[in-house]
Amino acid sequence: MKEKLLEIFNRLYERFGPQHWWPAKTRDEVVIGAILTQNTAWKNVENALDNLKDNGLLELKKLYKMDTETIKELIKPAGFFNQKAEYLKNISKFFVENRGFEELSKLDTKALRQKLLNVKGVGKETADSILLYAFEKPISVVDAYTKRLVKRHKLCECSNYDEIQNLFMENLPLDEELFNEYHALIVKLAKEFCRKKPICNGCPLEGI
DNA sequence: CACCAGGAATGTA
DNA sequence: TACATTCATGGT
Repeated sequence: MKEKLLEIFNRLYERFGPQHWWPAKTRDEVVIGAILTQNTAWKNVENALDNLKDNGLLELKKLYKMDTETIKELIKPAGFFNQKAEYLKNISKFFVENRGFEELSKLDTKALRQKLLNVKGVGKETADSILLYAFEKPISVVDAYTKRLVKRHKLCECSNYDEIQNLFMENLPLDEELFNEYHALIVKLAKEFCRKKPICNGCPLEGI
């Protein structure tokens, strides 16, 4: 299995090259984007992020102080704006009350993950995305594409989040850069190929 | 027109 | 524990 997961990674990396995720300048932007992209096309998230940036709100501290109604209007392009505005308030409050990234980085990954999960609006995938791309912790992010990949290539019988995450983390070196690229490459693969059919013309994973 | 996109919370059995 | 429903905009 170790060889299999590495072969998949190598093929994706050879085809697409490094993805340099997360597509954001600041860690605040990673966190905000992680909330906004929940079940939403990234293009729509970009529009919402631009709106926030134009109003100087692409910072957790600023969002913490801004009224929810204003946030709703600005993030509308990302959909689910009623709940996402509330979630952004929750996560920004969390970072302000915990003195930001520096202090939170002192916690071990497991404890930090649990604290993130306690924030209403942060589920497992969002928490792990923040841990990997904002805190640079070596952790596997499992999204719908990852589940589909595992199922199609029969990497294991499982379908729930924890089992698939363990599959990757127990069979790969715990390297932050590896998990960073692996998740980004799976998303890249999904966008380029295999959205509807298991086998697509030119798919880099043919034969695996 | 239907369907989906870098999910999570809530309710039901 | 395992599903079903709800949330909402914008592209295909």
